[in-house]
Parts: sequence; structure tokens; C-alpha cells
Amino acid sequence: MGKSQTGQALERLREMVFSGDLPPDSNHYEADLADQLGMSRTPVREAALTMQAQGLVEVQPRRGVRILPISSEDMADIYDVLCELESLAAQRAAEIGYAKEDLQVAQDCIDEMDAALSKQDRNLWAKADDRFHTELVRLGGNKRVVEVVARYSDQVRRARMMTLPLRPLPVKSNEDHRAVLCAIERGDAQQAKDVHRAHRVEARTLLTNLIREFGLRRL
Amino acid sequence: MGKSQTGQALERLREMVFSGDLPPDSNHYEADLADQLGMSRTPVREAALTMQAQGLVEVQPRRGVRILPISSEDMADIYDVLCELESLAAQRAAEIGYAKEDLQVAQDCIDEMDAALSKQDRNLWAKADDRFHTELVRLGGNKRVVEVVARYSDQVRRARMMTLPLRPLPVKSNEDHRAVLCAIERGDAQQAKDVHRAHRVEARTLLTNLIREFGLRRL
DNA sequence: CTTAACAATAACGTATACATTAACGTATGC
DNA sequence: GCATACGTTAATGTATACGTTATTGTTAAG
Repeated sequence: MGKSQTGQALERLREMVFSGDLPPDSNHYEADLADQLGMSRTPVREAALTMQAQGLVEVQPRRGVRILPISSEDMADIYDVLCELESLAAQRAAEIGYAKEDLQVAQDCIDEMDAALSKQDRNLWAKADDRFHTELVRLGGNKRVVEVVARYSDQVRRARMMTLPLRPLPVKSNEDHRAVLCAIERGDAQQAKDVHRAHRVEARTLLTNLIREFGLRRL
Repeated sequence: MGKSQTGQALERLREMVFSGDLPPDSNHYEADLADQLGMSRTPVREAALTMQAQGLVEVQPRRGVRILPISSEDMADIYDVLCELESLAAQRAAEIGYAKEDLQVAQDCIDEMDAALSKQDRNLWAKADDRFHTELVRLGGNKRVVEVVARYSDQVRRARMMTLPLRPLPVKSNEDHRAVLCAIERGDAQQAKDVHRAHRVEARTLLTNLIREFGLRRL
């Protein structure tokens, strides 16, 4: 998919949505996007329809492609889902009983997050955090859970990036990550589940409050 | 979307997938499908790409549109997700504290299921059961949960229909439904969640075993 | 008989042309 | 001045044409 025009359109449009280059709640005509991407309308349209199915945009007649904004309600809904499914993944990962070397990728992510924290580099931290959660879910072994988490992580990606400078340094977050991974390593499924759920509930509260407090619109 | 060619293609192709008219693991050229539907390749292709994003088919160069089959592992994965999210919905519905009249639709579904059972009409029961679960999830008030449940219900729809005649009459199922609705009406969130989770775990076990026992392929 | 190269085929990916249709502005009637 | 009807316009929805490319079958060499 990476080499076809449609694949490239998808990749670049997604990037433009995540970066805020195409701002939330803005509309864009297919022809304009096609010009920007240097291709015809067809691959742009196909990419837009795919992104519509992914819940990132809305394609409406004569209004172009609308970038869907994320409200605090959306954020709450999405984190509810992430909370349930990620904590299930953590539980399952512990039940599977991975060897220490199987958890190396996750461990590396945590180390990177530590390094990012000491440099106070929030962006770097966010990337490693994202990778950690993706890896954790992968370890859970349920492909649909992986799908859903990826999908909704995409939907909140832009909003997370934009609120990143407003957050306190996520020190507590890293302790949680270590605790979850430790529980998985010990095979303590209940603990892994509980700790990760609490971790996600906190993220949910933090983010929804942040949006409300700052009266953020157009996320 | 219902009036455009693309919308019709989507509607009809989905129906053809659910009914088994396009059998699981079969491949279909875009041009052939376009002929069958009496339209050009463009709307068919757009519909196929949308369905690919929904996880119903796979679009591959020179192999046409492949109808994705459901294995027992897929079934287990999907029911894990449904289990978590539907039981969350039941919990939330109970917390919201609906008045009796707000639960009328769900109650009607249960009544229909009872009627279907007494007539031993499995198909009628299945339809009402589907509506009940959809309504339950709607009552939970989380739009993303509604989305995910709808999506995965679609993915297992064909497999459920094909295994329907192999199942015992779902008498126990109806007791569960009544118990969940009763708990929601009383506002007993914990009970609603627990009962519904157990209900879904049973469905998961039943269906995955059924597939394995009968050695069903190509679902 | 097996295998590799090559040519024919056919399905797709993409561009483009055209029909459709909703939105907007203008003009006309009251 | 206001509302309505109509024509213009522009963006989409759809069809179609065509270049690209993987696959298949054939042929020839080993």
C-alpha cells in the first residue's frame, strides 16, 4: 500500500491530520488536496473514504473532506474503550507468561521514556509512550484489540499532541508502566490488569479535565 | 449514502457477504461485481475499500475482493472485545438510571425473543437478540462502544447465522437478558455488568466450541 | 522431465471526462 | 423591502479509457 498513489495519499493525509496541518473542523475539496499531493482526485478520494471508515474525517457532498474534531466527550468515550481493552491486554499478557526477553521491546520503551523525562522532552516521551502501549496490546495476543486500540489512538493522537505542553511531566506514568511490566513478568494477571486500568483511568481524567479547564475547542 | 451508487454498492455487497452469497474466502473481480450490481467499477471499488477498512474484505491486486473468513480464533478474539465493551455498556446504563419507559425497546426485544423461542424460530430469535444487544449498548451512552460493537457484530454475523441451526434453543440466554435489564432498571451497575459479562463469556465458549467441534472451515 | 525466460493476458491503479446536483447570487414580482 | 423562482456555478459522483504490472502459459534449453 505504501507505493501506490492511494497508499501515499492515505499516509500523507493521515500525517496532515495528525500534525494539525489540516486543522480539526476544517473542510477541504478533493481537487485542492489532489493538487497539494500532486496526483489526481481518484487516489485522494479513495484515501478519504478509507479515512472516513477509520473515523478520522467525514466526506460530504459539496463540503469536501471535513477533519473530525475531538470533544471532551469523545475523549472520555475513547479512553473508556482504551481502558477496558488495554487492561484486558495486560491481563492476557500476564496469563500467557512471557519470558523476560519477550518483554525487551516494552522494557526499551520504558527506558526511552525515562531518558526523555530526564531531558524534559515531552515529544520524545509521547512517542515512546505510544510505542509502549502498542507493544503492550500486541503482547495481549488479541488482534481485534490491537486494531481497536490503534484506531482510537489515531483519533486522539492530534489532541494528545496539542495538550502535551499543558501536562505536568508524566513521572507517575512511568512508575505505572514499570509496575505493569513487572506484573506481566511475574505472571500476576490480576495485578497487571488493575494497575493498567488505574493508569488509563488517570489518563482519561487528566485529558478530559485539561480540555475542559482550558476550554479547548477544535481539537 | 443510501441513494448514491457507492451507497447502494456498500449496502448490497454487505448483504451479499452476510448472507453467504459471496462465500467466505472467495475472490471476486471488481468488474464482475460491477456487472452483477449493474454499475461501473468506480462505486464498487469505493465500497470495497470501505468494507476493507471495516474488516469485512481484503482488496488485493489481481486477486480481486476477498471475503474474509472467520476462524475460531477470530471468534474468540471478537467475543473477548464484545464481552468487555458490552458489559461496560450494561454497567453504564445502570449507572445512568433509566426510567422504565426508556427501557421499553429492550423489553420489546426480549418479548420478541420469547415469542420466537416458543415458535422455535431461531432466525427470528437471532434478529431480536441482535437488536437487544445493539439497544443495550446504545443505552450505555458511549458512541465508540456502539461503533466497535456494531463493527464486530458485522464481522461475526455470517458465522452466527450459519451456526444457528447447530445450537441448542437459547432458553438460558433469555433469562440472562431479563436479568440484565432488571439490574439496569434497579440501577444495580455491578450486577448488570457481571451478569452480562457472564452471558457473553458463555456465548464465546459456545460459538468457539461449535466451530471447533464441527470442524467448520470457511465461516 | 524440469526449469527458466519470455510473451500474452487480464485485472488493477489512476487520470480524465462528463453528468449530476446542491448552493449561491440575481432578478423579478409583490 | 422581502421573498421566491430561476439560472449559474462549482464540486461531487460516476463512467470510461489507458498505462502498468502480476500472472499464466508456452517454449526452448539444459
